[in-house]
Amino acid sequence: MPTQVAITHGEVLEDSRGYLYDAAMRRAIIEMGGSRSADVLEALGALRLAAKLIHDASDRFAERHGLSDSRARVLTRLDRSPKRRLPLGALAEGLSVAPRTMTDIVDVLERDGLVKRIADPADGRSVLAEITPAGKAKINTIRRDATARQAAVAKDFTADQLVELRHLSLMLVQNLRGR
Amino acid sequence: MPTQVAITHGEVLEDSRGYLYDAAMRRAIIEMGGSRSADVLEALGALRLAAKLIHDASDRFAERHGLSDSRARVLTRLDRSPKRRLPLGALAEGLSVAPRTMTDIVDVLERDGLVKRIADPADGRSVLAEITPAGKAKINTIRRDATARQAAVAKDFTADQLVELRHLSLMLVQNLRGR
DNA sequence: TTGGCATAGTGAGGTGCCTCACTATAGGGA
DNA sequence: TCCCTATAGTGAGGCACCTCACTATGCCAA
Repeated sequence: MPTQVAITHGEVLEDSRGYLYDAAMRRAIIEMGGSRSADVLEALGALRLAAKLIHDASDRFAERHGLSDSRARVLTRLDRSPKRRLPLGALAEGLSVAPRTMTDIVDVLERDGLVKRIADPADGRSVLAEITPAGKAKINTIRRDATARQAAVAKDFTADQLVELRHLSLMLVQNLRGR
Repeated sequence: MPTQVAITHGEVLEDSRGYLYDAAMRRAIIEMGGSRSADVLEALGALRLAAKLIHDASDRFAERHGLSDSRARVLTRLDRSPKRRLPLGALAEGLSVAPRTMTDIVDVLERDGLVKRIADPADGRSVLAEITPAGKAKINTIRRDATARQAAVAKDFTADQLVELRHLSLMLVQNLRGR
């Protein structure tokens, strides 16, 4: 799942007011009349690029421990859950992926001995993923380091900027989920 | 490539200062001492969620025209390029994906008759993807609508908010690319 | 009680994404 | 000229992601 790729393109520059922009992206966005559309596309493009780089970095980190970003997230959720086990459907919802995808992720985790599938005594349709001792050991080994790395990515952000980034992102989430 | 999934979870709420936050995400992030780390994780989580929903929506839209988000982006770049053709490597860099991935994407586009691989007369190693008339027709049919849809996602954003979102995203990009 | 619908998970099949290994061509020295 | 290294693309293999179809179970209403 790693990515190292090293895309050299996409120079990030500063405009006259001190705001960053991506030169290649701006060039790529045809100047459509109002430029309002262009501003939106630039912002969304920047957000998507940031998300991809975050994902790549997270995957590369997890891969050094024999995990992937998704598998690490599943283990984290299981380890934090009271009974150390959750139905696949709940895990899928928590990671915002389709149920079928969680089947694939748990397949790999189970093959690697990090989780075990068990029947749900309360619902015959449901399958619970239960974290194994090996899974617990693995996730505890990397958790602290993983958190520190994530936090370091935003080391030059003020508290207000973090709030603003979250707020603007969730405005988009609302627009995309609503309606 | 579509996604309709309809994740119902992840309620987006407003805090006392009017800033949005995701209740489930906040609950999921263990209160680590300083809470600075928690704030970062919340912001990054929100950004990644927004990016995923944007991608899903884009894919679902493209799928209605027999494309995917990635394939539409490749066609757009080819159609905008002066000679209507670009080497696979340049396309990969433009989309921030590994070269191998572009081979896969062009395979599908070529199978569908939307691009054609041609030898690069100037470099025997290079392979150019050239958009076909069918590819041009396809991308021109959806371009205007696609732009409008993307723009609508941020319809309640002020111009300043768009700039701020771009700026904060690119700060992350710099941190992730630098070093 | 039983039929009918909703829900949980998986098999089949396909794209997007990656790494690693390999081929082939380019290009700069010695 | 001849290597030696760098670059461009692809084959092989593998995970993450999806839709669609199907099974099995749960559940409600008649």
